[in-house]
Amino acid sequence: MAVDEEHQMNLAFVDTGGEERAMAAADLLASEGIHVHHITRTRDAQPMIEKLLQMRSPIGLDIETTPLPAHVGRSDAGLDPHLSRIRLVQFYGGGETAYVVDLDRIDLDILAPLWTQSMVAHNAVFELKHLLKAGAVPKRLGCTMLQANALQGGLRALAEVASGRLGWKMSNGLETSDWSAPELSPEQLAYAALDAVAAHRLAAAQHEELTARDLLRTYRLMRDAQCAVARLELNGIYFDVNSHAALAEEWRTVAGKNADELARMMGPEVNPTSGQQVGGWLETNLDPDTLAGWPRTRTGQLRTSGRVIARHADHPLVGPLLAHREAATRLASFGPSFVAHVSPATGRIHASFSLGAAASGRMASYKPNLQNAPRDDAFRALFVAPRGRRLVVADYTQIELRVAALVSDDRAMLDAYARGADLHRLTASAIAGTSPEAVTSEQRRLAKAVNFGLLYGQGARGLAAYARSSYGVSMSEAQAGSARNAFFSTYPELAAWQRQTAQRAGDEPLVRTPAGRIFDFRRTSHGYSYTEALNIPIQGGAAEVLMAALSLLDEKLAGLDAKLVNVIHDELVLEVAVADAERCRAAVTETMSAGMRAIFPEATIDGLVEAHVGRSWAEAK
DNA sequence: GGCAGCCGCGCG
DNA sequence: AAAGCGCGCGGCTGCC
Repeated sequence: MAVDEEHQMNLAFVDTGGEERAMAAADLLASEGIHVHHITRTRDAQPMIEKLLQMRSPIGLDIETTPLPAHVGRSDAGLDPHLSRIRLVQFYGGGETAYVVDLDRIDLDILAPLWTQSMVAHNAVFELKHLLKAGAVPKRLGCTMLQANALQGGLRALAEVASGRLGWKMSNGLETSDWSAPELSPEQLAYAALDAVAAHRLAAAQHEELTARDLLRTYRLMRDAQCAVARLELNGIYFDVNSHAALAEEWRTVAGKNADELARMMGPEVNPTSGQQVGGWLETNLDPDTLAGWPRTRTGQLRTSGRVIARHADHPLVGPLLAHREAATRLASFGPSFVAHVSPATGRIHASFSLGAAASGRMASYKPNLQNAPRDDAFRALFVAPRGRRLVVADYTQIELRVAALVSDDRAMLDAYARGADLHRLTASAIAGTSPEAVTSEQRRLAKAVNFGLLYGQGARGLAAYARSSYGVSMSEAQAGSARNAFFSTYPELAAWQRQTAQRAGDEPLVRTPAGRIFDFRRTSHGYSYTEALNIPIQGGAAEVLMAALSLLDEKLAGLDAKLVNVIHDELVLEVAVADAERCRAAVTETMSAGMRAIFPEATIDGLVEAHVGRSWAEAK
């Protein structure tokens, strides 16, 4: 569909090919022997419904939307169910007729009998959102974009997938045409119908390959999470705009003050937000000895990251530079541009969440990204529950370490979780050679770095650097090496799994996640990577656990006044009526545990999920 | 003015 | 032999 297509282009990794070679939709339909039936009278809808109810294969579905009058000028309004309405609903279930239902003339409710039928759309979360908003509840909706994602990675536009699999050269020239026009042109109707036909055809072809390559489970995990994602995006998250303005003003003040200070020290011509210019200034003003050891970027300029700069705490430039950097970053990423995402229709932030966005199968969030909100309480407190409501924040504890324990079947790790022991403490005691009880908090902090780093193939040098920069723990390379040895002799099955995974991925250049997602190194620009081979199955397994939980969420929340408002990889945030808060906390905990068990039936559930109730994201953490 | 690559940085 | 991973998004820069 039109607006939908535009949306996908933001996500598509590869362009869809030359427009000049595209075929008109009507010609493509004609060559397939399909004609378009434009349904404009209720008495014509009934026979259509009866025909479609007889279809055995999934019905291809698509919609066209148009901005509501109040939001016509707003770009992308047609993508947003709160700012637009559905004009057309297209169906194709096989045979010679594709149906285009005109909602200017037909009530959507008339289509109600269809929504129990198996259907498929491309980027179906889009259709789902609009239909749910309009009061229709499709019960069995598949997605050809997610099928393609399971098969080949990426989130590709319909035209690209259809080009690759059907050899169709679909045009997207009408995507921006006026879908509110009283009389739609035959070209518009053909264009609209074609996407439903393409979805229908693609679904069958891709289903076959998913089965052949044992990827059905991977696809179905995403498919079954679609409903939760659609509701998550529709719900949006409440955001305290007034307090945000005050916080942004503080950032502005700090950034300005430090910019002045820097101008005095470096000269007003040096832009402190330009790495090139700051690097150039350092190059001419630092002594040669300091410069000799200073790290450089790939392009040869001095590295000016906070990490590197912070090493020279004695230099007068460092304080103002870091302070400016922090305030300026906050302001740029989480200031006016962030609050601009508050919807004029709902007063809430409706970010987008893409299933299958990361190579591991993790979700990603954008416009805005709600998965990288600063952890400052001052910022997270802006995500506050409206009056009479609370937030429930629930997260998996150490999910990736648990997944690593399960996929490698590591005795010591699994025993630790079964006993409810603290794995960071256990690692710390192994490194320090003391009893777990004797571990200091400093040693435990270091062990955390060791656990996460070594899990993904970090070497001694990397570990030493990581411990210093991220945990403030100073460690020589030799010490890092012995920490490594202690780690792997404590967790020998994990070590064996790493060797085995690396070796197998060397032989056949792919790895698979616990639920079967394939990551093929031949599809990357860089080819085989040891660290990726170790990371993808673990990160992917954790993502699969979360998706399994999402697919169960709706039914577990039944009867509660609760809604999902954010998902951050291993954490769910829900907004709930005060009276239901405790029940919601219990339901979410149970749902997330069930998600874990869906992927790892043998997993220990004790201590797996932590959930808190509070007035804001900061308070409920 | 739009676009892509680079760097830096926020999160898990 | 050695190798932490995954994202989105901002500003700067060079290019068209």
